[in-house]
Amino acid sequence: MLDEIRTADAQKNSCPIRDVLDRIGDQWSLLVLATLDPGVKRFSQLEREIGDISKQMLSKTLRRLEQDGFVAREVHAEVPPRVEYRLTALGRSFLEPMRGLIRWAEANQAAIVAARRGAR
Amino acid sequence: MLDEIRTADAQKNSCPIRDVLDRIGDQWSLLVLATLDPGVKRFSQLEREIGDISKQMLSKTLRRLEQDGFVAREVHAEVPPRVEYRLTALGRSFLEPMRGLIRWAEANQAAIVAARRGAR
DNA sequence: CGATCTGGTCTATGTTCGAGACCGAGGACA
DNA sequence: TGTCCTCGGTCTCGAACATAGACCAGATCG
Repeated sequence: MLDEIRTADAQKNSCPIRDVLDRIGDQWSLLVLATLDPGVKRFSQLEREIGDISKQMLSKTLRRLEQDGFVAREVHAEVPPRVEYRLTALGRSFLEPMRGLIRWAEANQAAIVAARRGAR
Repeated sequence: MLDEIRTADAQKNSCPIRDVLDRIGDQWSLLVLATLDPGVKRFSQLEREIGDISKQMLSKTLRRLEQDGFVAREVHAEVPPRVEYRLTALGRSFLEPMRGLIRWAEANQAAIVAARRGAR
């Protein structure tokens, strides 16, 4: 299965994993998805909860996640404006396998830190 | 579990997931790990198989993966030089939860592409 | 002597990112 | 009437980072 990542035609196009991970593997996407997991959130709420993300990147990240069908965006025509974001079914289903990775990260962070410390 | 990603102290430090994903979630790390999955590989072999990675990034990525204990590097003092890379136990164990994500990517790429096409 | 091999590094150029200024519509306040 | 505030962004600027490609060392082959 892993070999699909590295086959010849995997380069550039039509490799699902590279494609998906290029969207998801950036600094912020996963964080935004996880923050949306509990439920609907507004823009500024995401900004506050994530804390160290810039408006620009939050905006860009949300836009891409929306484009790829992970989140839904709902604008309420009020003043001041209110924009709500929520996970789609696709977004929620994505977090499922992610939990396995998160469990691994929790279990193995110590080992990584140790390796990092050990390798001088 | 996901909430660990977004708790207050998750910001900046001591969040295993953010920490791990910062190493792994870049453009190349996962790709290198997957390419090393079948067994030992030399530098130029990785370069060829991945195809669109630059020497510089391959070098840098390998160095970081080595530092974090995912891969082992073995230099043979010959001319021309021969340097071999292989997964460590940690590296191999990491690919385990990754397979879940890869399966998801394969199963859902169509949906993503559709969403991307649909959202104009 | 000159070419060739490997595993990188160096440099010049282009892309991306974060910080923070700015914006527009309407309501609250004076 | 005028001024300020809110929210969800966008714009600009300088800094950081990625890419392509030239270059290197040191032994061996012809």
